[in-house]
Amino acid sequence: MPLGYDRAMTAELPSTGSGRLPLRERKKLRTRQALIDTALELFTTRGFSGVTLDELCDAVDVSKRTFFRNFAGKEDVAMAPTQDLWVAFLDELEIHEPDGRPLAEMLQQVLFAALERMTGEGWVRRVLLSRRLAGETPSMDAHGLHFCHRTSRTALATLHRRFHFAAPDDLRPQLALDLLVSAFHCALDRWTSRPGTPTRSDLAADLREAFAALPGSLTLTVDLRA
Amino acid sequence: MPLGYDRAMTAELPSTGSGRLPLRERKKLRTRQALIDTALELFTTRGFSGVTLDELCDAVDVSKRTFFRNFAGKEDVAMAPTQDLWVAFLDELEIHEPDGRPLAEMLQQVLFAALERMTGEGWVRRVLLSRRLAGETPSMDAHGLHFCHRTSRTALATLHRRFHFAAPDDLRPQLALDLLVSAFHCALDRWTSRPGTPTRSDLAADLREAFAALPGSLTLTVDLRA
DNA sequence: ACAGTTATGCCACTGAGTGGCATAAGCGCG
DNA sequence: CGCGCTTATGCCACTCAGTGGCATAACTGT
Repeated sequence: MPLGYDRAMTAELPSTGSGRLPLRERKKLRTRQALIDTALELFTTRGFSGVTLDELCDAVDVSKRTFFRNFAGKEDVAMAPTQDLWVAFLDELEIHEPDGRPLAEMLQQVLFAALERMTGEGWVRRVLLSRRLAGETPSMDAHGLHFCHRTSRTALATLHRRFHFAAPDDLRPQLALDLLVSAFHCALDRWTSRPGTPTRSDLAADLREAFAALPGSLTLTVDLRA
Repeated sequence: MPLGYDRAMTAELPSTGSGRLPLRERKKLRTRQALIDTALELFTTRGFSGVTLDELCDAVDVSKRTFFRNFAGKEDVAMAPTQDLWVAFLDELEIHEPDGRPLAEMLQQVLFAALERMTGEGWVRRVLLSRRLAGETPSMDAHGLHFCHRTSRTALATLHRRFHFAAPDDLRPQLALDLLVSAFHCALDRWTSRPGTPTRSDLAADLREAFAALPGSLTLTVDLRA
């Protein structure tokens, strides 16, 4: 039973009746959460490359071997908050009922629904720390980009499984997903650089704004500077 | 003077009168090119992780230290062909004259112009090898994604420097660039999985098709499967 | 030919990530 | 309650990517 658990979010776990899960699972989730929070804290104060995995594992009182059973790599632990959102997105996509509106709008709705699910008040803070770190850590940014890319591929498979498309090799569904991801990143960047401590509804507002800007991005015209 | 240069592309360098460059520069470019081609060959036959940098450097008869003066990392050397295209894209963007058509179309034109510049007949083969490797090597894919992302940021700065926008924080230029990149990747994926040995004009065709699909990606509607 | 610049080679080192195996913690069952 | 069964964890040794310092060799201009 590792130390450092005290501060390290016993608070977040009971989010939705975790009393159901067996003790072993709960412990696993606790270590995972402790690693995420300690990592975000250490990386934020001393920089991503200023903290070794050994130090992180020491701080959480866990062996490096255990770390790698929970995360794929050093970047992974710091990107976990955003990844949680996309996992929820995939989940929502499975159960969402279409209403005749364009696919792009449906995907936006699904993303909003996923955002609604991120209930813990700790999530907003974690995403903020995570994104600010990613802004100054190329390898983290690359890792996040790749994760989004893989997620959109998975989502594409879900779309093809659940919905009907005229042509199986139509590029438009894939492009619609990429557009969603692009707008999401634009919104996230803007949200992250807001002064003070932005809230979840701020993020929703930035998202709406980015989605609204999408159609214009194909028609916008420009002139040379005078 | 490293060995392995014989097969290793004295052919590509004189592409545009490299007689102008000083000897030292030519040698540097030769080593660089030799590293790229040998890397693509070794990675293709034995897999990305099946080849150590030491082996690669041995094959090209170069010290590991020299490798890292030419490339930022192991993934970098294998993604060089695609990166060359984007460097040309940025260059074309600097000199392109707008003609009143939408920004998105202009960017597509600029990308086509960059593609025209990839003259060496070796380029097509290299991109093909590189992309097929990226398809089965997550870390390469992540690296490529990140490079495109950074490039689009640079391009955004160029746009703001050269052209006039109503609002300085307008999201649409950024989104237009992301759309371009998404369509490019769609086209590249399709081109890469063509049977046989696809040509440069095949790639141009796939690009046109992907660009044409962009507008529809926002309006496409879907139904549940019967 | 000489002096200045710059790429290269060599060497030692840190730190990420992996595999194997013993141990202990949670779990189900009699 | 105590017993095996499953599974997470810890420990150890190892490979390999990537870095820094410093001496040397290779080009450059005069």
